[in-house]
Amino acid sequence: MRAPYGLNILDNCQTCPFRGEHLFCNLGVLASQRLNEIKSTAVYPKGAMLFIEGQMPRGVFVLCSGKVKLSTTSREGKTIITKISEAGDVLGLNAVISNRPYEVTAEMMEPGQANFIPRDSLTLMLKDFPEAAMRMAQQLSRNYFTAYEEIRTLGLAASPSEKFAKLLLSWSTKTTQTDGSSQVKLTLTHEEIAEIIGTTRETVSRLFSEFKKKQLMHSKGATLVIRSRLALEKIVQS
Amino acid sequence: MRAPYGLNILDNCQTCPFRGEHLFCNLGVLASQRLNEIKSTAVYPKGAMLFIEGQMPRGVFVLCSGKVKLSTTSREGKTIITKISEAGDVLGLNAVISNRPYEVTAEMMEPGQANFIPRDSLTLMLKDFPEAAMRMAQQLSRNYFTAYEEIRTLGLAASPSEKFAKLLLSWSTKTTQTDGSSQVKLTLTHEEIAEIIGTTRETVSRLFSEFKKKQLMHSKGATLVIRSRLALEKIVQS
DNA sequence: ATAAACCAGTGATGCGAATCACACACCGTT
DNA sequence: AACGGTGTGTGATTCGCATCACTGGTTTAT
Repeated sequence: MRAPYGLNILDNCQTCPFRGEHLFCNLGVLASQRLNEIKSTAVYPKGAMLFIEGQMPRGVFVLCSGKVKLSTTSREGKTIITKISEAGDVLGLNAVISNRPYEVTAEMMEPGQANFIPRDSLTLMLKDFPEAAMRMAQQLSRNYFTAYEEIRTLGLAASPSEKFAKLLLSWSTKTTQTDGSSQVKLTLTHEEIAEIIGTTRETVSRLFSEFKKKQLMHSKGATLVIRSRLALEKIVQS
Repeated sequence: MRAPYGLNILDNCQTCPFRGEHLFCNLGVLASQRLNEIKSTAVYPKGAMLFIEGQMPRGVFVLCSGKVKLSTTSREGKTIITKISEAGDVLGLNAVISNRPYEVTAEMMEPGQANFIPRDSLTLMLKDFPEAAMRMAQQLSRNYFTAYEEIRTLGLAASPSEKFAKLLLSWSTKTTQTDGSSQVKLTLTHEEIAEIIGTTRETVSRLFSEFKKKQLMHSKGATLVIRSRLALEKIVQS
């Protein structure tokens, strides 16, 4: 049995599939060693909250396995999902660096494992290892771009259809077949999709019907087949 | 006559009103010196573009005086303004750090001055001065939070009224009087306000009428008086 | 001084999506 | 098998705001 990703990242960069791309990959020997000393690993059940919006930052989490839902909620209870994080992602970094409350809630969508690095240990480490600081700046700027994409989607994409098409496209990028179609395993409920694209559950339901009728996609069970990226791209205009 | 802010930031931290808060304040002597060597100052007329969305990053701009409009445009020409930058702000940092194209267009809204720091010089400097790198990470994370606020506003605030109220509040924070009211000089057109809150010019016009009728604010010429923050806060729900 | 641009206000109209209100399918429980 | 719980499909209705179409005011240009 293969060790989960996040562990590799910290324990052994040789087999880490994200080599160089992620925060703690390919650091010097000393830095890696230090990282191993300050991290602590834990397993979380489905539904566990790694941290909650508004809490003061305790540290960062490096996700090893499982998926994490990042969301914010308004006073009246409206919720938006800003991102679904996967193995290798670093969670809570912005809050730690600027020492402001976590800006989102991070909830495990399925059981999984994560490495925790306490705030103080991390800041000390960044002082001692400039290379790590630079790496972190790049991670931050990547986070920023993700957020920026979100802004474009919310601000520029007019209709729910457009945002839905955009979402489907973002899913299909990972697994494109030779004929332009692609399969995705759908792990989200309509409700959750609605919270991602900023609309209602009912509208998402109707979008599914509509897109199926237009032959843009079809689904059997949890498996979702996206017919043609091209057709979807025509719908997206932002 | 007083020197404009941004110049102080670089030339003389003693008189800089943003001491410690901004990217290049309170660095060591050597770092400040280096900064002075690699920066170059220029004056820009109204309407000048510091950089344009999609261009590869040439460097960062530190704004000395004047206001800068940051915006993105979709393929069909819909535009959103993501931020109005003022003296002391650092523009283009994210693009430079991650070496991706500028994600926004930066346009001078009024004549002003800015210091330019080329990409290469900056990255070299960050290698040589770890303190500067850390400072920059914090700036990046501040940028991130700004972007995040934007997401909350766009995603959670339902109606244009709500977003408009939120905008007014953000303006009034700067200049609050004893009685809870505050004066702001309005430098934006209705069209531009519409592009900030993601609605149409006409709707903004109507919002002005509505808010005036409800005694939330009134305006004479370019001077805008916000009656009561409290009343506005009741409208805002996110 | 007189266009030519640009900006602001306001009515009439129509569409899209939120809302409300069900019915139904699918799960693991007891 | 009968049961709540949770997710899904779909109609009918309402309402907000984008859109279109003007008018009048204000600034800039030549």
